[in-house]
Formats: sequence, structure tokens, C-alpha cells
Amino acid sequence: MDTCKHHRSEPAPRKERLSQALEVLKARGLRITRPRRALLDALLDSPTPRSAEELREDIGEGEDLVTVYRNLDAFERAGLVLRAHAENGKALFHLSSDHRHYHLVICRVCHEAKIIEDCDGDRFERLARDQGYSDVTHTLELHGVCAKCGDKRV
Amino acid sequence: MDTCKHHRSEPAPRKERLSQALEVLKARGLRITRPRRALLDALLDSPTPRSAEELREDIGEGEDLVTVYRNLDAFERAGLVLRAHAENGKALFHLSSDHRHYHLVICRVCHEAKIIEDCDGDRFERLARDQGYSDVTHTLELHGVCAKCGDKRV
DNA sequence: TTGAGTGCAAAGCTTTTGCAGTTTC
DNA sequence: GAAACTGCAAAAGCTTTGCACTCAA
Repeated sequence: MDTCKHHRSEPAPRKERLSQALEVLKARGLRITRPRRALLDALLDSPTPRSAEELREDIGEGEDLVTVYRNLDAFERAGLVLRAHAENGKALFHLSSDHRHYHLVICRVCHEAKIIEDCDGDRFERLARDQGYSDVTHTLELHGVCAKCGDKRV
Repeated sequence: MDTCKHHRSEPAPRKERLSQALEVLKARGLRITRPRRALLDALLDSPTPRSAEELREDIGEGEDLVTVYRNLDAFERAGLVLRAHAENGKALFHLSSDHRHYHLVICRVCHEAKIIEDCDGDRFERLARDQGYSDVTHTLELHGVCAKCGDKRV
């Protein structure tokens, strides 16, 4: 699993990714509700990982934060969403269909996350499996100060 | 910076690492107090990264958790301590002198962290710098289910 | 001596849980 | 119609802040 075949290939069109996601939900017996559609839209439209709070803002319209959390959990269990952590401890979410061996750089100052395409984690996962771990996934988190914040600090 | 020269070399003896740490504290004008000595001891004795709560337990003797947090912050600012995050969002701390290009595998079930020695992060850090980030560090977090917990689940 | 550090209480945030009411299948 | 999902309120963590007291330098 988790080969490099998708590396550098074009991302699937939004429409296709959406129906793929809906497919997964149906297959899991998860219902397709208005809040879930909205969350899915927000995730599809977000170029970078977002916190639960940010996703709720993206959705707008007084959406309930608790529901966002519960649906992110559901999506994560369904394998649709992956979760990373900013240095401030907050969880960041993004669609797993976006996860083609890239990694995150998270700014220490503004905590915005950016994606760096890459392809190397397999090796680390193998190392962990060699140590007796199962179900291994990896998250490489790079922390730094982004250009924008670096300029402000001078 | 951050070359591979220490990779696979033996760790410095505990005594030396302690006096080195105390040196750094003095150099920063940080005072050496009983709680700080105790925390340093706990960190030196811990083979894997620990949460603030765990460190307080290690110290025992009704040590104050707030003080542990404040001193971990101080140590982090002094560059003595590094912080990672378990999948449950909790912060894990370890001495930066332990950080010789290894990475963590964190169990999804018991959240215990284990170290996997390795040497590859430099490349990722360079990638981030190429994107305009400064002060870049990396944390590769591997998540899986450890052998112990895997057995229990069957 | 004096300012850094401590310890207690209280607050702050993100995330989770409970439950009655609503909606999807 | 039944089970899943939502929305509100309330609770549960982890971590931070405020403040008077103590202690290292």
C-alpha cells in the first residue's frame, strides 16, 4: 500500500472527489446530511489543513461547532479525513484524498499550515512496523516561521 | 547545523548531560531551583518523551503541575527541551540533547511514545526553507498500534 | 536584598459527552 | 418507523494566568 504512484499526478477534479467521498459515506452506512455536505464542501475547498473552528467559519451560517467535531470524527473513522497537530496543540484536518505523500509546514507564529509535496514516509512506516507496530501511519510536521510572519518580526 | 555527526554515536553519560544542562540554565540567567533540578532529573531518566503529567508523577512528592509546565516552557525557550504531540493532542517533552535525528512512534491506544533512531529530517527542513520558512525544525510522528495494545485487541 | 521562581486557585481553550428533538433512509 | 444525526448546554481535559509568598543569587 501507499506506493508513490500518485506522486506529482494531477489531483482529481473536485466533482469527482466529492462523489468519491459521498460513496465512502454511503458504503459505511453514514447518512448524508446538510451539515455533512457543508463540511465536505469546506474540506474540498480548503487548500490547506484547517482547524475545526476554521472549518465552521468556512461553512458560516451559524453552524454548530460540536457537529463539526463529531463529523470530523466520523469522517476520520471512515478514513476520509486525516488529522495533524499544530505546535499549539490544536488539531488540523484535511481530506485524506489530498494526502499523496506530502507533508505540512506549520508556522510557529500564525499557525497556518502549508503543504510540501514529498514522497518518503514509507520508509519510516516500515521502521515502525519492524518495531512491532501495526496500523502505522506517519505525519511529518515541520515547524518554522513563515515568510509573512518572519517579515513582521524583523 | 543539525548534521549527522552524532548519529549512532553513544549518548553522553548522564552526569555530563546534567552539567551541560545546568550550564545552559546558568548561561541564560535561569536559576537552579529544587523543582528545576527534579524536573531535569526526570527528563534525564526518561528513555522516551513524557507528558507534563507523567513528568510530575516521575518526580513524585506532590510536585506542582503548574510549575512543571512553567519550567518546561522555560527549558524549551532555552533550547533544552523539545515538544511533540501525541495523537490525542497532549504535549510530550524530551531533552533536546536526546534529539539526534530520531523520530517518535506514538501508540494510538495507550499513547505511549517510543523512539526510532533515524537520520533524514534535514532534507525536509531544507524543503521548508526553500519555501520561505525560517527557524525550521521537524517532528516526524508515526502513529500506530504497539504490540502490547495490538495483542489486547486481538 | 530583590527579582526570579513557586504554589495555590481560578480561568481559558479546545474537545467531548448527554439528551431531547429532528431528519434520513 | 427506527436509528442516525443535530443542536444546545454542560462537562471534561490540558494548559495558562494572577497573585501573594519564598528563595536563589
